[in-house]
Amino acid sequence: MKTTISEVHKYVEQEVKIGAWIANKRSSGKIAFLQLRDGTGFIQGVVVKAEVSEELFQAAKSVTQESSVYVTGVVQKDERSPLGYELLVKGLEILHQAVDYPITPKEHGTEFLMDHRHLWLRSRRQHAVMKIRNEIIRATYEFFNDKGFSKVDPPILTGSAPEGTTELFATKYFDEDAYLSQSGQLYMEAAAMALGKVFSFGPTFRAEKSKTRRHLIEFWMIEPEMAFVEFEENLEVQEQYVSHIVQSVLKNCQIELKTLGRDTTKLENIKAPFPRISYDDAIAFLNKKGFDDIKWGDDFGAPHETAIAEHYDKPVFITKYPTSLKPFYMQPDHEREDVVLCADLIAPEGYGEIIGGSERIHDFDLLKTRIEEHNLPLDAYQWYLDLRKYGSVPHSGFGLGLERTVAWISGVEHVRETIPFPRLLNRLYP
RNA sequence: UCCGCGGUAGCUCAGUGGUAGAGCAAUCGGCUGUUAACCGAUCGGUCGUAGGUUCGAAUCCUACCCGCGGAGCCA
Repeated sequence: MKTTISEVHKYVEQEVKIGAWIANKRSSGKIAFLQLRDGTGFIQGVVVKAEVSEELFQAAKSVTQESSVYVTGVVQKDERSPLGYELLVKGLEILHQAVDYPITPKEHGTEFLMDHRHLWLRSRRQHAVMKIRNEIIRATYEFFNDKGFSKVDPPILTGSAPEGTTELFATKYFDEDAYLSQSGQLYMEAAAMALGKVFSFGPTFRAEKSKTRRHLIEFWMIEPEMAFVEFEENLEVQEQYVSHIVQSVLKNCQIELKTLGRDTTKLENIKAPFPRISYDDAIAFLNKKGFDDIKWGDDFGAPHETAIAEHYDKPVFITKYPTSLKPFYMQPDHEREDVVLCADLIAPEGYGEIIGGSERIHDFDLLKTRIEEHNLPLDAYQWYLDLRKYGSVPHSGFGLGLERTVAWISGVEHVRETIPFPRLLNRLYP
């Protein structure tokens, strides 16, 4: 019976055939252990010299790391295995013998691993992170589909820049200038006026010279946008959504979390509701904690964010930032003009901001004024202003950065391990 | 862009002016339960690049390139 490693539990004491690669190998004179991987998981194959032909035992001893094989064997329960099962090998067909695989089961530096990213992905740890990324994406579609959202795909090539051009990648669109999208939000607002509740999932590009463990040049965002949804309701969707993806990973990625050594007790209580702290209170909190380098009107730096997040054991919303710190489209607070109805969601354990969201301005005159105040070209925003001319409604949305979320839930240090082929400052290969 | 650290064998590193080193990997041999297996042997070098100081430079000086960590900005 041909099967996969993830399915072997169905075939205990039966003979199965699996297409696999040799992740590692240990052998002695009379027994050999093959660490097999097939993409669905890892299992150990045991080759006992006394029970197989001389040819098979020699093949098992000489097969090299990352060679591809068809292996047949009997599935056996074994408590020594992390998976709970082992394969007692009866046959081994070497499809391709690998020569000098560069990533050995030893320590390697970041540069070497990044240069071999196409091979590094095969490692147990990277495999686990990619499976968790996949689970978060799956749970995202599940959550929004269940809540009546439609997936809508905004363009990646855009004309005039939504929020200034310095951090945008410029390209040519035949004879015109074009830019790679750094957010689909404005288009999603248009889509929300057509479909009510929508979400997007796609790549975004920022030409920032950022070089920290939380930054990628190309990263993936989930951007929901909801008509007739106001500020506080927006936060409720966010906390339910984040709770759902954390609980889904806990439920469906036990082996992966164990492989990564993730402390899952820190994830188990990630359930809505999440705490909220206003920008005003956050500044006061920081000043009381001894930060004298920040005052009302300043944006938070990484150490400030971390200090606030450390005060809670769940993600925390920082709400109602000063208007001057935020983009032109955010709705001012109804009681006071100097703050907007926005919130950033800060992940625990120092992983930083994973969501930025707000209620959007729905008044035509105010939005037009804001575009002018920000010295943005009115003609480029004509279509966006149209949304406030024909049945304008209160609406809100947010953007979740996938890689930061994967890093937090997986417990990996750097976002470069959370995307298959990271684009970083000075890295466009492989 | 700024601050700090680094670049020596395929990999991870030691080597502060006098013959280029270790562990791992690879190759050969040994070993019946290994988990980065272990034991023995063999193989392995443009010391980031260019220039300079010196009888002599991996080591000291200058410039440049590349990487890592952090900051700013952001998701």
